[in-house]
Amino acid sequence: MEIAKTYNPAQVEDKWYAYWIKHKFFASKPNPAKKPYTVVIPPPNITGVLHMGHMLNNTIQDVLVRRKRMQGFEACWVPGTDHASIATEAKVVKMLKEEKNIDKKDLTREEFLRYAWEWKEKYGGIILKQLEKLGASCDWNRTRFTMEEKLSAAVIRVFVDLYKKGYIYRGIRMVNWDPQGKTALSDEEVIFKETRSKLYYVKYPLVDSTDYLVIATTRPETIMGDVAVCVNPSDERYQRFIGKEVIVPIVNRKVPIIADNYVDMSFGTGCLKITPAHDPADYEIGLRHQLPSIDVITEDGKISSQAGIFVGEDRFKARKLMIQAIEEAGLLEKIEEITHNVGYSERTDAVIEPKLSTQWFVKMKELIKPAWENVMNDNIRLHPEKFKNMYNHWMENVKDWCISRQLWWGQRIPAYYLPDGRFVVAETLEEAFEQAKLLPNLPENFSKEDLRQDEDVLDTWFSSWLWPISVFDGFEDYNPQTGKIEIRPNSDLAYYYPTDDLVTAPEILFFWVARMIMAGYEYIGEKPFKNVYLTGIVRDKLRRKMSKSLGNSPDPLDLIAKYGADAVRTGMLFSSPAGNDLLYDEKLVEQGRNFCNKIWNAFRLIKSWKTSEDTPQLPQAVSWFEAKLHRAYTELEKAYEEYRLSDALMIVYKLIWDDFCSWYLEMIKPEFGRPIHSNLYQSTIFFFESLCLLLHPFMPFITEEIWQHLQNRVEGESICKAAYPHFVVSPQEENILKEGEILTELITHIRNVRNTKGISPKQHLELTIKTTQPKFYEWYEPIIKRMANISAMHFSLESVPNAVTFVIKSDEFFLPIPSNLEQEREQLLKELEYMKGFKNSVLQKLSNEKFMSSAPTNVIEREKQKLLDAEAKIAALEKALFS
RNA sequence: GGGAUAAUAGCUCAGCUGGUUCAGAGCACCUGCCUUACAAGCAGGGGGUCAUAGGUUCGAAUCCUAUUUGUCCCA
Repeated sequence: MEIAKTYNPAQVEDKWYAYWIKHKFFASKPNPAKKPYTVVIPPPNITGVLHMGHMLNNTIQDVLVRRKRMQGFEACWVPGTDHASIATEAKVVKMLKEEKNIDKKDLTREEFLRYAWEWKEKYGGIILKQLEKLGASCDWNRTRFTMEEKLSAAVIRVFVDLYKKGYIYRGIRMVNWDPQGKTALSDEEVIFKETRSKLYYVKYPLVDSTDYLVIATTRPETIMGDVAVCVNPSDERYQRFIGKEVIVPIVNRKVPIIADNYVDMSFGTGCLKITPAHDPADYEIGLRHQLPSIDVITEDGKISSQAGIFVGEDRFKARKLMIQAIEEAGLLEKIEEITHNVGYSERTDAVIEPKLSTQWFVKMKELIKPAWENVMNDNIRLHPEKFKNMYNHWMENVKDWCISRQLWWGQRIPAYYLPDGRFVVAETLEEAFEQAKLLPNLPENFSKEDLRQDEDVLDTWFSSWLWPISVFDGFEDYNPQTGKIEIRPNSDLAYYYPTDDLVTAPEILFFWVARMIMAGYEYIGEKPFKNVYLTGIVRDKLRRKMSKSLGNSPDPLDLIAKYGADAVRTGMLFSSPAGNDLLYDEKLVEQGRNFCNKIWNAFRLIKSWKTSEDTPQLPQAVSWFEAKLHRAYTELEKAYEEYRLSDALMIVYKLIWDDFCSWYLEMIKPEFGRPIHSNLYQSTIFFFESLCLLLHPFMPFITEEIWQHLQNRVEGESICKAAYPHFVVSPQEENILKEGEILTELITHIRNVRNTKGISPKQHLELTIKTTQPKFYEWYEPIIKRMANISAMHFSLESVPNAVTFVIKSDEFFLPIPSNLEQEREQLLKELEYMKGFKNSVLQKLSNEKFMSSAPTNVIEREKQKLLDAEAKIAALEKALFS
């Protein structure tokens, strides 16, 4: 068989993915004979296309899932997407305008939703298709969507349930208003950015006086909504004004001067204008002092009719107009440049307008209790652990969750209003009507048609917080009496829940992770997952976040086309320990590709060998590599246990590249055209197969391709389902590994001598060894000869003159190379000096009474051993120098 | 402004509750090699006062305190 010199992933990847799907290797159903291993995907947004963050995140999930599947678990990775209310609605609105010249306001709710669903059908699945290219081993039959019928029913059910339990309430609150998306946002959807602004110092004249107060504000467009001026009660500058009145500029309203501790005396002039309708702090102050509130900004960010002036102007235009008016009135004292934090909408990037509105909220204080406790006590573990602090901090400062959104795309709030404004909450209109009928003072001929459903939809996170339960249809077993889910025996939920690992970004630790935990405990009384692996953010080399606008993000599909999915997967993982940002560089993917090529060529080499029965079997090489393999395996398992996936990959990488290719294969490689002993060949095939198994979770495609060709396989066999190895390191192997260290040190040393003396690796050399344990070297003689190109190995009790000399442990080695004797002696002297110094430092410790009495015995033993080793080496060096 | 977290080689990071020649890995770099598996490669090599200043200890990259700088969360 002719095998290509370089590995070609394109020819391999689609073929094997199709094979995996054809044989349903990733499909899972409850199997009592096996332990489940479950992962639910963080559902990507249907508006999204695959970006580097998804690549990292899904690679990690796939690594975890594939390994567990091979280890004999019933592995189930549930894929799906979320409906992303704001983002999708914005996208559909834009598409309608651009492609069909339709304005949303000209459509009915039903018409709009029809377009939105059409859009979803067309584009909503793209991202999942893309995951296939990456090799993701999801059970695609289980693909779910947060707005599909069953999942929506679950959302509505939960809303009604929480309302009945008293966790959901409707109220007027200051919310984060997105004037572009025309919707309220939760606190988590607001991003604060440092913004350069102007601080305007405006004079507010006192009533019946020529005196005035100066107030510093960044938002003069809200002056029309001012209802008071506030100072700190302990601010001596303003004591005498408290209780008096000032005139609000331009609108000429008389408002009181009040005192409140909230005011920061050092900011601006220490006088604060109070606009309860447009600032959260002002709102609180307004409540404390029973002030009215005047809403001067409309839901689309324009000045409202209540303002009296600049009505209909945009809020930023109004800011300019107001300042102009104030200046003309002679009331502007000065303007300062400042930098402060301004809130922006995560989705539309519009400046957030704090606004009073009627919204639905979830009370959090009670609901979070088990979610808080079970993370703090490690019942649910966060990796890395440092995120526990952040989690704790959030829980301590949790605020009620605003869940209504003024949008159409999403689950519509199941609250039904009577004509007089009273409302009932129920899963269906029929049930709502039944409830409403029981209310007193109903209108005459009250009918279903008199009920009007709330126009708003629910926050998308109010769907996705149910994800680990709803993907298994858990809410079908909800019992309205208890308000809990009663898990049916033999159901998917009974088998797969709680899931095992959740892999996600720290950015959504509160948005999503915390809330899933809350829902899990509220409805099942059990955590939704055991471990949370928090990935880093993918950034570019300059540490900038990957973003479309910067254009610094490569298209993952282009990368896969260029380098292969295996290369991209390992490239992402090489440098991304949990919780650390990944500084993406195409070099990493190149490294992955080079690794593929390395493996591929090892495969070519081995496949080129013929076997025979009368060539050396080289048990030295076989048992050495076996020991190496076993030790690497135990290290690998430890890395997995601790969720150190980058380390895990690096362990396999070094095992294959260094130990297997550079050492083992070179040890056993026959001369060109010569055969290899069939036993040695079989051992080698076994090793290579083990390496493929260990590597498969990281590089599924190339390992499948090679695994299929290492032995004869039949249709339906796959490395995906092959048993993952399990090894232990025996005490003999520990010993072999120690010997191996001496062996490799000797070989490296000889090569180094060649290098520094300019002697070609092709030139044979003779090696003389002065040692008390010739047996050791005799055993490894074939290896030493081959790896260091030694033609003959001698043992001697005498030093060899005119030779390059070096010492390893207590043995002396001589290579008959004419050399500068003085230089040689200097080299050895240096080493001797170093060893003497080292010995001294050890001696100092051992003669220190405090050390001897307080150090643990194993440490003292170690120091004693160090002393013995040093003394042996010093003796050998002295012999080499002075005998 | 409050809190968290970090600072180790040119870059990205390991280094567990102080104790082996413990200062490490990968990449990058330097030198020599187109040696019939692989130049996407082989062999060898040089890089660090572990942010700074104190302290605890027989012993500190590791623990404590302060400072500086960065990042994140919250306001």
